Amino acid sequence: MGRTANSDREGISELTTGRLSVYLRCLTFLESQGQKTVSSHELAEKFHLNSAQIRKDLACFGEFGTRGVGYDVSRLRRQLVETLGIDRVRNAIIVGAGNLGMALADYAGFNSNGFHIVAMLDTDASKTGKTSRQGIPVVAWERLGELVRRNRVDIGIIAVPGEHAQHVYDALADAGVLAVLNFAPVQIRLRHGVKVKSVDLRINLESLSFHLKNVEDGVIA
Amino acid sequence: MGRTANSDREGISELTTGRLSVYLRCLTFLESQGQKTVSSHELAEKFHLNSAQIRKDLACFGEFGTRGVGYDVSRLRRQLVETLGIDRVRNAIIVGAGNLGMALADYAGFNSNGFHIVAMLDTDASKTGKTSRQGIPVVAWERLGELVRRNRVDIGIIAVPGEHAQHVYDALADAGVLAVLNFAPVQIRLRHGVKVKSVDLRINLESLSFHLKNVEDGVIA
DNA sequence: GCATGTGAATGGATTCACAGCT
DNA sequence: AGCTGTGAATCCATTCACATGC
Repeated sequence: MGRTANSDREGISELTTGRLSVYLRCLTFLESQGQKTVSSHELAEKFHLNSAQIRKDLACFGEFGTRGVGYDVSRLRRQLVETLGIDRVRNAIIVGAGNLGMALADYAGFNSNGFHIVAMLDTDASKTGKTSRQGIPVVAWERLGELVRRNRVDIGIIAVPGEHAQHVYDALADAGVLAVLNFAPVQIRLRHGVKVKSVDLRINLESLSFHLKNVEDGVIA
Repeated sequence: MGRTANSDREGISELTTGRLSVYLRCLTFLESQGQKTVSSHELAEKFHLNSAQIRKDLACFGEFGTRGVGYDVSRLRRQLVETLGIDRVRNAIIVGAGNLGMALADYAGFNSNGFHIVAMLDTDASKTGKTSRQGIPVVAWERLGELVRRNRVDIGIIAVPGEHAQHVYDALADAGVLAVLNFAPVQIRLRHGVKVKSVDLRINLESLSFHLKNVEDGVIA
């Protein structure tokens, strides 16, 4: 079934949206360089992708290209910004003000272009009242509900040890958060309507280890 | 083509090895609980997976199960540890001693069960000589080659801003590092024999944003 | 002519369903 | 009977190839 503009948006895979993010970044760069127009082939070369895939990805949301010419850089960029829903600022909170939480709070990509970290939450009273280097405050865990309501927070970021992750997720869901980025290495039991995306740092290291082992064993040239 | 034990290891996808890591974690837990045996159905329930997939994943490396019974928890765990190549310690260095580098250096999953962070490297002289809270030292960038040689480092972790990532990758490759975990949001131009795995934190947030937008627009219930 | 947009073909990964072992 | 291991079937993503339009 051919996918037409604006229909069937839920059928779009995460693989596709991930690539849209990558294209967006590239277009932002090209725009800053003053480039007016770009073809799917040109984009395909920059990443190691197939040009047809790029065209298909972009065609999901309408026809933005001009045959014989390519895509208008600025227009396509604006379109992707809108498609990804980052044409307005989304507020997020981080749960866990340990090393990882602190690092994420000050991570440039989390505090620009559509995202804003409102605060970190922690149960450790010795941490509350302090701020990250960039000035993101650490707030008592009990204030979760209030914070979410007052700041229209719709993203929660879990940066606590694995054993507390499920509890934090449930509390975030209760507070009204609709999307969660989970850094704890556990499988979260989902609530209806509260999306989770997990980033498992350890798995990536183990994957490299697997590769190294194969190199050492001579399985790979 | 049916895959048989120990043959064709390079043909195993990252999706599979990622799941192996997840199984391993589960088995470690089950072993600590004293459970002796586990079936593919039981594992399938814990994560939201299909039991046939689990059996297929495990069968890539040999026949570890017993028909009518299931898998021996301890034996399978040891097998996965060996398969993933974490039955010995791999040394890693982190390039970039900013917020992210510091957080990763002290991240529990990076300093246990097969991995050891030797040091962080940074060009900023005001950072060198210091250590993370857990005591991982920050060392001058110029000492890269020496450090890699002396400590048999085979994993490099890139935690520098995007504009320096390619340069860092090339330097790591020159120094003899064989596998790189990249946190910079850029497409790395690969060198032969030096594997990269990229973790793009920003893309994950944008993916959640896309989901939120669709919820708001009523595309999803 | 040139590059998009898209059906058709391919290639992989997942799931089904059952033969085979304990 | 129960559960693994696996060919066959299905599903999904990627790539090809070309009709379409600038």
